[in-house]
Amino acid sequence: MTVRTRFAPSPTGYLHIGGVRTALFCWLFARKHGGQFILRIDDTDQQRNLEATLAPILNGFRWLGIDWDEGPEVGGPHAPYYQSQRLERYQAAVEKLLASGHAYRDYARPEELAEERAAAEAEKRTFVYSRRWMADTPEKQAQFEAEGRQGVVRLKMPREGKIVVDDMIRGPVEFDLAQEQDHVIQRTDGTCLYHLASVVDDHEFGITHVIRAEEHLSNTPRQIFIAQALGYELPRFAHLPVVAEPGSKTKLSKRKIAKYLKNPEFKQLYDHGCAIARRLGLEISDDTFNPVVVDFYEQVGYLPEAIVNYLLLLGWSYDDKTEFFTREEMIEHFTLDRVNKSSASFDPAKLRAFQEHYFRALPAEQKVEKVLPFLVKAGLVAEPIQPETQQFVARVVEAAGDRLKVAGDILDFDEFFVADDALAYDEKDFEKRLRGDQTAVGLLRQFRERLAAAEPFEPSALEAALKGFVEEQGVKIGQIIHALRVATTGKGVGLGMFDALALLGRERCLARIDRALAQV
RNA sequence: GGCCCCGUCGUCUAGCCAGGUCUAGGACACAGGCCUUUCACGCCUGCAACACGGGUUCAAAUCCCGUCGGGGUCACCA
Repeated sequence: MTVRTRFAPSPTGYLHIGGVRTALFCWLFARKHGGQFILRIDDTDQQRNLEATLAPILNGFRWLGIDWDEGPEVGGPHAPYYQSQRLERYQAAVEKLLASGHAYRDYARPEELAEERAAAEAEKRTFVYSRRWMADTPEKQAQFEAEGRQGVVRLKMPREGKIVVDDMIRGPVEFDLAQEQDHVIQRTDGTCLYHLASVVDDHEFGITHVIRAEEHLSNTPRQIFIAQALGYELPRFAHLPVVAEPGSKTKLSKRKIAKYLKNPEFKQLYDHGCAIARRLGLEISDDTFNPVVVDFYEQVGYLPEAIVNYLLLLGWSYDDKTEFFTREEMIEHFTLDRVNKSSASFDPAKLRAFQEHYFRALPAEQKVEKVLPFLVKAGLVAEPIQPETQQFVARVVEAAGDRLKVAGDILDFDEFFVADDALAYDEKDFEKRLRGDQTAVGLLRQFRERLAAAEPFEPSALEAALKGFVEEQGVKIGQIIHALRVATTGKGVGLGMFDALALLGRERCLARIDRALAQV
């Protein structure tokens, strides 16, 4: 038997980080067993702009390297993979359920149902529909319709006995059928609902393992009922714990970002991203720019392998030590029995730690490739990229070293890409290191001449020049270097001073020093 | 509230099924220190958990029962 798993997003316009974790586990399981991973689009709830709402989701998976063997764009033997295009199959299943007595037409009005529900609640008993408006004969159906009622199709759930979900992560879970509702499977307008559609598709696609989040566990009995009523062989089920909010066990939600921002680590992740987005001129709204949504990381310049590795360890572990996995290793080692049962909180700081690890390990040329698009988008580098520019960027990247944690961090070093007369000074640093420090200004004035004569204009020679200079002057290096830094880079923090000077070159350093001195 | 799931450092987790090797291991975060022209990196040190209560046993984080706590779900959403 070939393992076939699926992930079934509804086209909502964004890819939730928790959804990715689920998809990743499905994908890993399929790859591990040499099976197929299928993407099915759950768009039974009429969607206006399918293309626009699906694109970010597919794009997110592509970016993360989670490829699908069947589904949108790639097609497959069971096409179509859009539920909105499979309606007649659901209809056939509904007819079959009706014919076999596993479902019935129901003509209750919403307010009548609400009344029953309220009555049950008042008596503190579990609500179970009375089936009062069940049309189990053609006469009744005609009568209800004559009353102007509109019918739906409901599942006729057994009212006694148990259904056991044999979950691969949780073991056997028992549900009492007396508690189950006669769920609607077809609406008044004839369209079908998720549970029915999902079961039919899973069967027709030959899904062997339904791996999904725990929020679906309590839906499973009714899906098993449908599957059995339709004579399907049951897939195996595995319910993953939910991905929770930072510092809480509540399910992570895109809409609660305001709340998460109270968490310092989440805020740091977000603010860092926003700073980059602003420099890129990106729109910052909770819909388009949100750490709960995968797009965020791509836009800011995270590495997909970092995100995937982080997510892998959210609810799964290999052993007590290993934390970095290549794609091949995760596929090799992944098993469902090492998935945790309890929910795992999204930890922004840990995610960043993975990112830093992977970005640090990236070869220099690849860092340059990652960084270039950001410089272009920020308008700091013009296209087409000239070889000299590429080389210069490579030097900046090298000098920046571990200061670059995500690709977008290159924009922190914009001073190397702006014209000398356009260099912006950090207000506070300029005040503290230049305007407020006459000694430093005097030293800087003198050192300018050394710089004019320094040869070669390279880090080690420059360092020797400065060291020699401070020794002659009988001052400490700290008394001038900050002023030099602010004058040449506009900032109080940055690369190693001598790397920065060398990068700028003699002409630009002198021009910048002159400009700064003129403004003191 | 009913039903279902879960409960080891702040967080992710190892250990639990097959009780002793656990004075509970690792990672992230945090604190202190070192390095240092800034920032970052790096290095060293430290802080910190078996939810609680009963059993069973020579022995329990591990097995059993109960309590408490947290979460999921209860749609003509998916």
